Amino acid sequence: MDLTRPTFYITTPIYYPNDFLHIGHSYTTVAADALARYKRMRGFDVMYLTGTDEHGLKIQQRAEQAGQDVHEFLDGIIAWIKDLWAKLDISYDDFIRTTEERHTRVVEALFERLIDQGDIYLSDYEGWYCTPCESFWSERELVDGKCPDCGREVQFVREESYFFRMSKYVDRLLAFYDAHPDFIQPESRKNEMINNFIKPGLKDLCVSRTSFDWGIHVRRDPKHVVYVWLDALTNYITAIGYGSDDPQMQAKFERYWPADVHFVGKEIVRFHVIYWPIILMALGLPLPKKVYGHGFLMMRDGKMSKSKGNVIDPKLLIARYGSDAIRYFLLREIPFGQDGVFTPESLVQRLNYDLANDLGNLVHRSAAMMHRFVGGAVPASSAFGPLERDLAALCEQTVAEVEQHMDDMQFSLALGSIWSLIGRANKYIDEAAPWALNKAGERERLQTVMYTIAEAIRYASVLVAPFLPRTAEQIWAQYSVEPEQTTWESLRRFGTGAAGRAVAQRDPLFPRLDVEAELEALGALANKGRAPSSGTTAAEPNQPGPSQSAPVAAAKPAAQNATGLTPSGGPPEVGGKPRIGIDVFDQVELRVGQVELAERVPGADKLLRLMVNLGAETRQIVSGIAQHFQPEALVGQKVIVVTNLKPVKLRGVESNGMILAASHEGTLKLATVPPEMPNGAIVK
RNA sequence: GGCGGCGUAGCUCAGUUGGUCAGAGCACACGGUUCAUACCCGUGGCGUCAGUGGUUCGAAUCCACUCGCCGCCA
Repeated sequence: MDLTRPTFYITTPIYYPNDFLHIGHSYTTVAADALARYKRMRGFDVMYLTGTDEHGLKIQQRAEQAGQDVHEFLDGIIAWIKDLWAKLDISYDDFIRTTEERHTRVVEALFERLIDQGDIYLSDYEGWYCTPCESFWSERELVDGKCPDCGREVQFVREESYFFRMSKYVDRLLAFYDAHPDFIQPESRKNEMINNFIKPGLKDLCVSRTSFDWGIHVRRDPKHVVYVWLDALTNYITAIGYGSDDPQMQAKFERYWPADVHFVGKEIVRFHVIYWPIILMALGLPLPKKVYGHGFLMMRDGKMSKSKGNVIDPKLLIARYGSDAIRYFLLREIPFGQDGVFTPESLVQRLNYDLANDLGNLVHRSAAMMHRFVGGAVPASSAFGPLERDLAALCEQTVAEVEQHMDDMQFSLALGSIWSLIGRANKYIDEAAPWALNKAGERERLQTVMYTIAEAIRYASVLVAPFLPRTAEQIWAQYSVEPEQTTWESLRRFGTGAAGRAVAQRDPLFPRLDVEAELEALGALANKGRAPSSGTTAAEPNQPGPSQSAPVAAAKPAAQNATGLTPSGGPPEVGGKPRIGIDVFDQVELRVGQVELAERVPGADKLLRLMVNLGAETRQIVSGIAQHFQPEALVGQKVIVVTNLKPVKLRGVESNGMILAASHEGTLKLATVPPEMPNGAIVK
């Protein structure tokens, strides 16, 4: 650690490793990573912490199911998680596991201290327990006296428990909110916290259990296991040396605490802005500066679940597209703080438009011109003209914008600013037209233009580095950018980049993807991975009260009607349309076809993609009949196809025709012809 | 049921304290260009800014109510 630099301590939730992580967890961790990398570039001594919350009944049971010792089970998952973070280029400085001695010993000690102080007291926990759900419910939460989740019988349980006297600190907590209006982000969460939990009277928190064994035992009363939050939240201080005997670790704690920001999913905001500050008050420690509750990453067709077949293993995505592409999508597509929806279409579009077309092509076309026009190296510039000054101003302005957005933790906006610059650079090339200068033999002007392009690319590469670390490195290597020209400070003045640097011609940074092929592949990717089916956060799912929702939650099933191609029924009712002459009808070409391939269009619940053999050709047709037919059942079927319809795109898939079907009161049957009719035969 | 929020172009959304605020990106149409990954650049249409009433010289922007949607809690 460098004592001369200001510190920046950032954390993710510690994830619950009862299963493999999914792309929702990756989202939090990638966001924290981008901020950590940015702060490092800005000269901060960054401490970026992530880790795992390894205690609790669920873990115990999962290990038993797997026939493994708990430690063995955990080590396997933790190795998988660390491998995921490595694949995503997560630059964490420490990874804490709550089963580590540096954590358990301190939690034991502070539990004792809090009892001695009177902040923790022994009492009885009473509630209703649903055995299958492993959930506790209060009297009011029950629905008709039954479990509100599953509707089954619940049992009244009374269990001796330790409680944390939260109520004692409420006034101080409210005063803290007042003094630190930015503590809770986004701000809308603050009202929810105050109105729902504090105003009605903050209840004391149950902090121990006797019903399971896998956890940190209370020293003076070992039948009790420290329950969830006191164990999980304190990772933020134990990891950096709180309560350590080692003077070096103590110094580390003094240096980094309080944390600058805790990134958390919105479902655990409450624990981080109410219980955690109060625990810290009880320990006499300063409070973190900010808690940022970000939104969920959702799937279009609902919550990720194996039964729905929409779970995507982040490692498979990374393997297919690269970590930078996934990082870019997550940070650009979803405004931090809001929910976002992951769809194969949006992923492929972001990668094609933003990465391949804009950034990738800028870097690629510029390198080609360096070779064609100026000998493969960045030339020296002479005086800038208006075009150059304009671009230079935007470059410098973009730096300021990105800094502002990063201060606000608005990653999508920061990337938006950077991409405006990239767009402007592409436009500059068109305006300055180096190829025309080359033809006209205007060497000096050509060199200035090529220098300016290289400098703009250097700006883009440095700005993009916190988000797309690999891409930045690749650009620097390709354009031979010296390390001192890749620093944030090197962006203060446009035109300080060195001339004479060799430029290599490389393959494009990002391949242009074939949309259809990718949608198909992404559909196939779903559910293939060993992705989890339940949420994992710093919360354990079996605590009293409503069970925790997963960071990946259900998107509202949007009303998605296929436009343009309705389930190929006839008119809404007989006589519902005006009469036409044979000449009008004759404009419609109908032919016999045979379905060769049928599959669902990923993300669309009504659409099937069909390949239909029409004799002379095989056509792709998208039809809104998925709710009536299993794809397999259609293969081989003879159908009647409208062959002269204009092509349309449905869910991004081109449909080149329409098949006929009859519908009546919710049922739908294909219009067909006997199998002996050859494909391509005219129907009239 | 309580508290809070939202409803702006086909889609996703920006729009500080009311007066070039009717915008951006994607999609769509047309045109240009050729250095480049059929890429890039330009131009264009589209919106009664959910509805109704009110305050005001003037409201997407303030107030009231209605409808619809969402979040947290119960």
